[in-house]
Amino acid sequence: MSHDEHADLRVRRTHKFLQEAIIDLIAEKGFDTITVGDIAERAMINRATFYRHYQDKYDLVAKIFEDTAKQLLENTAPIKKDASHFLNTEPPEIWVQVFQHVAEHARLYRAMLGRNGSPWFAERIREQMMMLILDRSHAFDDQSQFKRQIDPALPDELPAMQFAHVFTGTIVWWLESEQRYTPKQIASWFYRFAIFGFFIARGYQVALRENT
Amino acid sequence: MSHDEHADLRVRRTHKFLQEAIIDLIAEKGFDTITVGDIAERAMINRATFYRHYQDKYDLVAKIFEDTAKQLLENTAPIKKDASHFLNTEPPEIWVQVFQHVAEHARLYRAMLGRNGSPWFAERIREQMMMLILDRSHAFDDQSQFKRQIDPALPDELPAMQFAHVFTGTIVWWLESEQRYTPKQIASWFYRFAIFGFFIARGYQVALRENT
DNA sequence: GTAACAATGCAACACCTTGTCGCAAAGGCA
DNA sequence: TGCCTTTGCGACAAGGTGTTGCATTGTTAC
Repeated sequence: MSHDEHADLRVRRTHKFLQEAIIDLIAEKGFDTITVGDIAERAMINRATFYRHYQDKYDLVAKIFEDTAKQLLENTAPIKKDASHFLNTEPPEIWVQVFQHVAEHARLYRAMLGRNGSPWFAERIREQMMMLILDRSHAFDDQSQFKRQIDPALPDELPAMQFAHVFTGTIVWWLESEQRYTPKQIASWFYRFAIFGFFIARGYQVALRENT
Repeated sequence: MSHDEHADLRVRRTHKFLQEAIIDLIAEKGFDTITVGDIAERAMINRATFYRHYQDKYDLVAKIFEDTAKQLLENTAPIKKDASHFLNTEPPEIWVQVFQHVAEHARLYRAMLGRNGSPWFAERIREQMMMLILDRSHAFDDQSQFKRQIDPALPDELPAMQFAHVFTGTIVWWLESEQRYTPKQIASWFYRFAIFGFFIARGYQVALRENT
């Protein structure tokens, strides 16, 4: 599946039609009311042919996700080792690229993450996000000059998971809001909420600025 | 359905058995693989009887949620009009009560919000949460003495939605981690992340404390 | 306690979805 | 062009859905 480029033209066509069909249908009727027959009909592919390529509709969606995620990793900038950029008001470039990627695959993400979507899809995204965050936050801790009050009972995963939920939540809201904000705008709003919540949850000390 | 107390004893019993059965089954097999036959069998209720009370399994879960939510609203403390408590390190009492409520219905929430759950259930919870938050944050803005830089393009709903996602995300994590933490502990961790993220997203100015 | 009646059990139904065949036709590849 | 893979087609059993009529049970109200 992942080497579609070298596959038979007919196979590539079948995959493409089935993938487009299910994304359409999820958006229209919701993931769990879709039948394999629906997908085949919409894709104008015989139902038996569907089963020659995918186990079921879950498998189809999983394959779409893998392809898309791979594409994202190939197209985003490498992670900066330097952590000094963490607390800027402007989000690091990688986040803008991530939201750009989401915009390019808006139909997929809107379908799979929305009210009609499937929870394990969001779960997989969050898993990826958690790994990214945990890795980077440790780097930050090491070189940070800020005051931190460590809560030994607090598991590392919790703030990372909360961060990941803000991420998927922001995407859902963005894609379902009729008004269109730019990826950069959304990345900025996302980042402000998530990064400060994250660091404060991890014990970094802050003060609100009072009016003078 | 909502006046179960005054209903026929047999009806109350049927409702109870069906509700317990589906919660068990969601946790075991996942919401979308459950059949009405499964539920009826587990509840030791005839399948036809199921259809005399609920349209389908979605309807059943919706009713459970309504009952539970009503129960929560009846049992939690009224909202304080005073907003001064907002930025304490300790979460307001209402949040502890909310997490206590979640703990009491752990089986339901774990089943419906987890990997096997259904996305519109989480969605409904977030809707309730958003309303609560939007209402209270306006009160805070009015009496706050802190410096705020308003971004006119930022919709009110976004930070509220992000807050709500942290809420459901925290619950999921908590319930899937075998509940090793007390409601008060979780409420505190939740609150630190969500409330600061929220206010910073809304433009309140903040500074990290540097090491001296 | 008993009578009235509301709820349940049971069996059967038509219809739909799933996953899998074998065979024939069509289409890409070299 | 000819080989070989892929697709279309029709059919199949198995299982889920939602509904029905009738007999039986259990509850409530008197």
